[in-house]
Amino acid sequence: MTTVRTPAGRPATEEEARAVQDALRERVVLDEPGPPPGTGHVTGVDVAYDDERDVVAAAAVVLDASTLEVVAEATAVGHVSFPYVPGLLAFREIPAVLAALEALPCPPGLVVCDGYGLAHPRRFGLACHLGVLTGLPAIGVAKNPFTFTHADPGARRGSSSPLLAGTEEVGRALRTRDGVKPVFVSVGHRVDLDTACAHTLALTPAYRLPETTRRADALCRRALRETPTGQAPAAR
DNA sequence: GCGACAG
DNA sequence: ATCTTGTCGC
Repeated sequence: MTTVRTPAGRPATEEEARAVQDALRERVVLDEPGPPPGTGHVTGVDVAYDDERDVVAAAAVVLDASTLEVVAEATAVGHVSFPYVPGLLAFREIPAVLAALEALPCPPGLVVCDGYGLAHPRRFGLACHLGVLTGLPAIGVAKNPFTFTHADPGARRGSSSPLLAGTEEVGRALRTRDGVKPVFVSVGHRVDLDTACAHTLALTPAYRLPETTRRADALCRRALRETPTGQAPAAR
């Protein structure tokens, strides 16, 4: 019989992945307020895929939190390590994201993820997972409400309403532009919900989505385009 | 059992 | 996520 080795912490099945989430969930820190908005570094991370070529490209873009100017950026290219399964997104994104973060020449500060943190079936979404693995403060800002419910926030930028899992507030639907669909903010690690929303507003002076995710999205797409077929080491 | 479902 | 042109508007 053959023994297939999987890198440490890399589950091979959905069942294993859920078990990993249940174990790591206990390491999430929720009693810290988090870094004050407008200070230090804020880093956006995102991933782009080409399942046909089995290539995944991640990007990490560090911004100065007060000016939103780009301070540093890094990318990592690898192979798709897990299929997309609702609730298990982190296993598909994290290997490449970790590699990109490690390639940065400076501390990331607060990490802003494109997805959820506590707003997750087992309260352990991408932002929690990344936060626990790196020890960095992290939040999730998603474009869709996933399976959660929410009342429509007021029409003005800054309005919000609870994102609910039954009666439990797992995040917030936050309006970042007047009259535009809200984004869905949730806590990842070492940041409280009010601070997470304040950061999200500080990062959206002009568009619905945070500058961090906009920059990271553009960068990982470019990295994917510029990766020749048959060349994708890193992010193992 | 069936459908929904972050990216 | 990704497949995809033009088009309306500031």
